[in-house]
Amino acid sequence: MEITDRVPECECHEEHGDLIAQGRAALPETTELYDLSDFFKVLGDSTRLGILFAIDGAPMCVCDIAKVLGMTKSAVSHQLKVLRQNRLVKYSKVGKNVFYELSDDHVRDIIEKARDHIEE
Amino acid sequence: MEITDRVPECECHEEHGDLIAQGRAALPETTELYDLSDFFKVLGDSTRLGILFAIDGAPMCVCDIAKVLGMTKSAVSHQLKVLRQNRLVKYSKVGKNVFYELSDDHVRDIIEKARDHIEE
DNA sequence: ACAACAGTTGAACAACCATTCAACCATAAG
DNA sequence: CTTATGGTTGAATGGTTGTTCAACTGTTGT
Repeated sequence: MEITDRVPECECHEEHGDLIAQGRAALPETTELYDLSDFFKVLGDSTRLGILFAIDGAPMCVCDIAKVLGMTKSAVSHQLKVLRQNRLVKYSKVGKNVFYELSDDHVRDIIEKARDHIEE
Repeated sequence: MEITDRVPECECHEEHGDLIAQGRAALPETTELYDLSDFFKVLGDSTRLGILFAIDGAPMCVCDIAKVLGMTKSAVSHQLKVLRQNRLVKYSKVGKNVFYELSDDHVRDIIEKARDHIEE
């Protein structure tokens, strides 16, 4: 289903047909829009961002991440699952430990750019 | 209050003191972490992203945005308020209409970078 | 002054989400 | 085999959030 199929239509009368056509053309496909918002949604949580900052530089096991953030292993593990499912982190098992690291530099760039933006 | 003051401590025994210190050093200040996650939270909604794409290129009134997205004026206005409060859009009144536009190009860059990332 | 319309707002409701808790699996050591 | 530890998971819970609905403000035109 396309976004523009959703009910109900706006009831305004003034017509800016060309503007509306232009706006519609600028919209990405519905699935891409959802993928994009899902991606930002993952970054929109301080715990998950904290994890990404913590493991930036060196891989870390769940327990150490929990210590760094002052949270329980469980809470961290739940958020790591979200990061895993969205391919923002990758992991490797070493004995009883599981070490997590950033899956690529792309994410680092985006966070850094956003950080610049925040500081105005 | 700092994030690392939160209860409870992780109960693990293995010690990676240097790694933990390094991870802690990589963490931004708590307030910056929250500002950053708030920023991403704003982008983490398909309606708000849709609005940003729609008004990219040319300013648009609320009614036209609603038509483009197939939503009510009310729903759009609520989300425009969020975008306003986070300074992602600015507006100007012209008669009965209120035209919204992107407040700066920074946001456009971040969204574009994320879009590249999504497409792998 | 009045009616019509663009836009905003607050309350209400439902859907979603992060943390906690307890139970569980896997590996390592005694 | 048994125990201890690192990590995962599912259900429950409390908080957050997006949309709807109705009422409201402000501007335009008659």
